[in-house]
Amino acid sequence: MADYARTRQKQHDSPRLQAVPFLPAAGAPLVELLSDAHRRQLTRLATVRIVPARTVIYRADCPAVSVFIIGEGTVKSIRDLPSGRRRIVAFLFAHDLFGLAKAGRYVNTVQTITAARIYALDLHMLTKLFKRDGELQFQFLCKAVHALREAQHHNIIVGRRDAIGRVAMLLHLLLKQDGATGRGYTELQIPMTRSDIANYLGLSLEAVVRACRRLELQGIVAFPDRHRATIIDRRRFEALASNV
Amino acid sequence: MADYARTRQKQHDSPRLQAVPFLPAAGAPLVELLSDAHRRQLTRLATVRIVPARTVIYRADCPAVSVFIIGEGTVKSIRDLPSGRRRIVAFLFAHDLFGLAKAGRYVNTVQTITAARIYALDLHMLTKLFKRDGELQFQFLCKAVHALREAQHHNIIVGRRDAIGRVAMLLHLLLKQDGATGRGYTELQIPMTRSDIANYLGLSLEAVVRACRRLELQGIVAFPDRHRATIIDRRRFEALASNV
DNA sequence: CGTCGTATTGAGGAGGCTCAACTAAGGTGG
DNA sequence: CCACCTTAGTTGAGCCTCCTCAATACGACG
Repeated sequence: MADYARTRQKQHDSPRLQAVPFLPAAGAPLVELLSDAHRRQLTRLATVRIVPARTVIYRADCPAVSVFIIGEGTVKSIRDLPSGRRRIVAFLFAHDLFGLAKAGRYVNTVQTITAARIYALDLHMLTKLFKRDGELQFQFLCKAVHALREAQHHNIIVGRRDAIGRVAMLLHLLLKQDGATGRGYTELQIPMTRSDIANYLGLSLEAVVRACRRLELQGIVAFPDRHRATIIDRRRFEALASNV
Repeated sequence: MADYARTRQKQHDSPRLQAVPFLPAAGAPLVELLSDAHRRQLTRLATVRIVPARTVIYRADCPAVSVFIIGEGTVKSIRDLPSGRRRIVAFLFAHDLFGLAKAGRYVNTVQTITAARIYALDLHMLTKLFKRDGELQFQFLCKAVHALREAQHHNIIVGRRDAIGRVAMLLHLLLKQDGATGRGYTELQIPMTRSDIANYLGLSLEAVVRACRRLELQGIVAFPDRHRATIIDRRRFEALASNV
């Protein structure tokens, strides 16, 4: 019992990376990529930042000095467009990786949605470590490929024409993130605003609101407040979220 | 001169990987990631496949045994949806990488658009090599991250509401791939069908056709035949393709 | 208790999708 | 070499959904 608690504590205090790896893992689809030794190693070269909601971690086009791993919290990766509009390229959660630069500069702007604990890893030290430790680098490669698959899935979502289906798919995403099932119903947190959701799904704010409304009227999902949802009819919800 | 020809020949016969790396490279944004030594090494464990157009390289959910690098040609990565529709997740060109598996299985179906020369790298041998050669693995990490950025850019494209802008962005993509400028006009090849373009852009086939028509009527782009385009008014074209 | 950012609801209009008919091109067999 | 067939592309008409604009409600915070 004491051992268990200590392990939890350790995990809490050092970076983790989760992904579905290349090769099949026994049972669980999503696994922890980093070994205890790797976590200790990364902890040594990491700076921990505890930041409130709405904090900008970095801006697009700024010189990249660190790569980041989320310990806790939700952040958004934003691309500002020449027209003044902005698109949310990805929502990122605990054990996700971000800050992978292009030609020495960040490509997106990243901002926290909730309060967050973020590990900043010095880019130069990390790449040096990669050259020495192929095993560690391989885990980052797995995570990058995982992120690529997520981006492709995002493409599928945005490719849908119906607003209600897109919103359902976003809720499905959040469900995978933290789904708490109790008494047959499944409850989930919606950390981001409706406006964020619209920017992520390629919809207008109003379209998102109306889609939520319809989900509620049809008895599929309930929204007790703006940042929570309850899946009422799981079967119809899955049908909406998976059938494209 | 002879030396130059020999180098060309060697490059022609061994796999290459192109991307914008993390760190800034002098001048060129897109660089060759693999050294001569790495190319020789990969050639040793590669099987070269010369395949005609419309060849399926692998199907989704099949056990993954190889990772692939395109030597020459264009291929498409397809996701089949439960509804029977299909979305093209990515177009891939020479020096691109594909076949990165998820839990031991391929996630998309990949099919050639043109005749192609493809290098198949045994997955197990490659991962073993990665553990030994951190430098080589780092180049694959760069390429994976590059692919992630491309996928995010695809998201931006699909997020646009107007058909004409989306088509312009696709042409811009093809332009980067092989743009031949002569006499002020820029000509480019369109290897894929209109239907492929529609599936990639999240439009209907008809919408793509009409967008091409309007580009032509407005004097921005000419389509001498279905697989070629000429940029007539570069300024307005860029405005369409970049301004979202 | 006012104020600002976020959310909600309504009315009107534009753009893309669907359906349908038709044309063009490429490939095959006689 | 040509007729035929199949696939890809083109064009038109009508419907449907989502976007835009505008007005209002909510909720957190000072």
